[in-house]
Amino acid sequence: MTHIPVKPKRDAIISTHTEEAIDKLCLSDNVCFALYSASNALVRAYRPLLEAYGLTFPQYLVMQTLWRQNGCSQTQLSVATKLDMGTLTPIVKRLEVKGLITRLVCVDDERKKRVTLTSQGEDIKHEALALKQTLLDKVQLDAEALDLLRRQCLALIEDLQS
Amino acid sequence: MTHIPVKPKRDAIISTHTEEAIDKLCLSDNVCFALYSASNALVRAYRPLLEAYGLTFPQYLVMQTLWRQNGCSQTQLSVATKLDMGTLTPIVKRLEVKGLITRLVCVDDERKKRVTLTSQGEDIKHEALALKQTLLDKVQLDAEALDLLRRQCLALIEDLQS
DNA sequence: TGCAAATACTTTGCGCGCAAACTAGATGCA
DNA sequence: TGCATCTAGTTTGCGCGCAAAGTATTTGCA
Repeated sequence: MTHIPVKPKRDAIISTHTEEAIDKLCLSDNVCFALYSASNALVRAYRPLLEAYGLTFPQYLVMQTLWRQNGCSQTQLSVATKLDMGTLTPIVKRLEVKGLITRLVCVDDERKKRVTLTSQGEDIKHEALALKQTLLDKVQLDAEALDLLRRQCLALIEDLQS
Repeated sequence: MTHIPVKPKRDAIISTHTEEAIDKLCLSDNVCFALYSASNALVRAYRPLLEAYGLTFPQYLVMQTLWRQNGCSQTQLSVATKLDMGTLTPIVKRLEVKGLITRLVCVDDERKKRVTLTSQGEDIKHEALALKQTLLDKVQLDAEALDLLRRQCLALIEDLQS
């Protein structure tokens, strides 16, 4: 049951894997892994930048949507951010607690919630949007490569959801 | 406090946003959003396929690493999957509960855990690896485009973590 | 008009992803 | 040898991401 090496000399078991072996071990030859990992890296890189505004990355996506079109319904936010309602509801609630938005029941259809920026939510718009460039400045890829990457991702989303 | 429209006719407030407006509303002109959203779509698309093996996508990444190099330490798994230890520990524990791996304290360094496939974990290797192709078959992008996408993601990860 | 079906949103449960704080064992060097 | 430092892994807390089930309102049509 227990693992017993013949010669228990230092690091005999695990560290026989050399640097190259660890490189080979990495899943970097895998598109899915690369994409998944890049997305994690992106959110991680945004974190310290968004911290100044008390936002998480998904919250930032919702704010970006509202900066484009204030007064959306939650369903519209869900479509725009490609996040489902079960994810969106608590995100929007947290933005309300932070005082960046308000949620009012829509008068003409009481099922709908109209999400509106507060003045505080409006105020951070330009500064917060500038963070996108701050982050992209760290990246070596040029505008064209980034645009290709963007379009490939959108194409992939399209293909995967069918 | 409450929102009162002048003429409360049907859908007067929200549905004035037309189809085009919703399209414009979408954040698809944003690389970061596209990447983030593609990663979510990927995990979503994998879910029903992996369900047959009782695996989640991150669990699948760990299994792929072990199929390449059985007997890794958790730190090596962490490097290979680019997931931090706090994320990895519970994932590996769940794989152990499912009976796909075992975790043994390493004899020559009792801080390390040697993660080893069970025969059941070995058994599903080829079938489970074939899922990658099943998923890629849904995608229109050709091998070359996918490889470019992969390399761009890896480059991005590199840039973002500095 | 009445009532089944659709729509908008909420809640619950579970598994990440990660920072931060913690435990325990190994290492290095004074 | 003694002890500070490092390293491997665990735990906690919080915010997603989403399926599934639930609530309330609106719609469509018999």
